[in-house]
Amino acid sequence: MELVYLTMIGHSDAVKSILKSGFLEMRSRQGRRVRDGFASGETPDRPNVAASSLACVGEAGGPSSASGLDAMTAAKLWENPCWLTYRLNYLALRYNVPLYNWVERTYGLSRPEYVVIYSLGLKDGALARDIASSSGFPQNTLSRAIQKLVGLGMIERTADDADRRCNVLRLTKEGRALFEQSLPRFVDFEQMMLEALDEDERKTLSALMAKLVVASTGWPGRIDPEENSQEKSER
Amino acid sequence: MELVYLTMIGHSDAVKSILKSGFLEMRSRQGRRVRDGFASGETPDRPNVAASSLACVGEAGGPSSASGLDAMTAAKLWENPCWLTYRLNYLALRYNVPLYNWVERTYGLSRPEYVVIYSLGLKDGALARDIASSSGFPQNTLSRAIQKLVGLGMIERTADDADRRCNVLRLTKEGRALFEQSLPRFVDFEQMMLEALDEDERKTLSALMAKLVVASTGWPGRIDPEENSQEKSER
DNA sequence: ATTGTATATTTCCAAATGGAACTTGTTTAT
DNA sequence: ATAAACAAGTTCCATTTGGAAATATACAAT
Repeated sequence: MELVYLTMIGHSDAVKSILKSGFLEMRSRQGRRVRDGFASGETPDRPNVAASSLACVGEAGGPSSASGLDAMTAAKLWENPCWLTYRLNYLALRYNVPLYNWVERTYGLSRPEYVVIYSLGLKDGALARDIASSSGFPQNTLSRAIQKLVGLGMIERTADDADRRCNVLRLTKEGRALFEQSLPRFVDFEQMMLEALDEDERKTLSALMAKLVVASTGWPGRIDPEENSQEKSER
Repeated sequence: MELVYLTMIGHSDAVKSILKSGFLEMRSRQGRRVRDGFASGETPDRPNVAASSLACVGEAGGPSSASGLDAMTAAKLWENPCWLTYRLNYLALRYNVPLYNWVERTYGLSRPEYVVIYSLGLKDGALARDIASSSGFPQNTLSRAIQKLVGLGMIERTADDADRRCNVLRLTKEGRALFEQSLPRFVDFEQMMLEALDEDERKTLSALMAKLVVASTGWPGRIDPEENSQEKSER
């Protein structure tokens, strides 16, 4: 997935963690070789597409060459009719991989497990369903994660009297401590990512992404099997 | 994943597509209930963080309420100190899930398999390593995908005489046909996503994301095990 | 030349994944 | 009020995943 598995997508991520650990090895300190990991949401490419998308390709420091990116990654970033979605996935992965890898090493929690923790850190007393819909993980994966976290004493699960099907989830003191201890890593990393932009640019970016998110409620969650009657090898 | 899994989360993906299929069921036609899938790259949250990130929360139509998003997704989108990365993963997943699900149904190809196809569609004659580094999928996963695609006659793999370790990958005629037939779906979906923005906004968004991508070569691919000497339960 | 290190790819295998079926509980419709 | 439909959560199980070791080749250094 991830992902976001990037794919998210995810699905990345993903992407899924989709997209787990060691494939992104930028030894920034030893300063030697850099390998860029990436995952989940690939986007197809071809340098001949509607002007509106191509208008953007290659600009903005789109490093015509030498920039620490290998040729294929550079092509996907700068010569891609789907520039938006590849960049979304690329940036998501550059964030997801190091952080969830750190969570795994530091706390021994998998991605779905940590997602439960921070979802409750944000909104305590939610249901597994809420975490599923906001995270994209399937319910059975979350069910297992929740069982493990209950066993670890990080969360508690109590049946809702109003609707006995529902289990209300809450962080325990230990769970909240983990959340509050780990959160700064995530915030700091994002702030580091944003250092490339000034304050106005950050606000602009936030506003533009918010516009897309708001519009996303109108996007289909599924694409029709084969809506144009081209020859299809299926069926 | 998924996610990017959001993706994956992932799921994406989410998201690894991370983050595969049926959890995103927006019946936009039958017009009834909407469930938003998301995965892979979760980001922790807390409504008290450096001003620079909070400056953006809640603005831009950040739907103070009723907008088709459930409460937890809304909280993650609009009250999240890591607004950037959650939105990245969220948007990546809203793209990855329907499209890779469509690829699966239409061509019977998994995400890594399709990623090989379109990577070569973009840059033919590449190595498995190039696809790995630009996609984030581990090499063994791609190795299996490549084997299957060779068996299907979609790609051909020839040893490089200059360096016998390397296998140069190329699309066959069938592989290229699949690429060219499927590409418009990806392009069209991205264009639909961009309909929320006018031409200037698209260029601005592209430029801002490009800035982040360029800066990303300086981001660490791994976070130090425990750099602050807080009490740690590890070891 | 020869040993040691690095790289491209594949294989192995334990673990995670997720679709589908199942259980339990709630709502809707007749 | 009774049946059908729906929803939350769990369990089953075949498949996929990805870390690690293995293989084969290339390059570097003594």
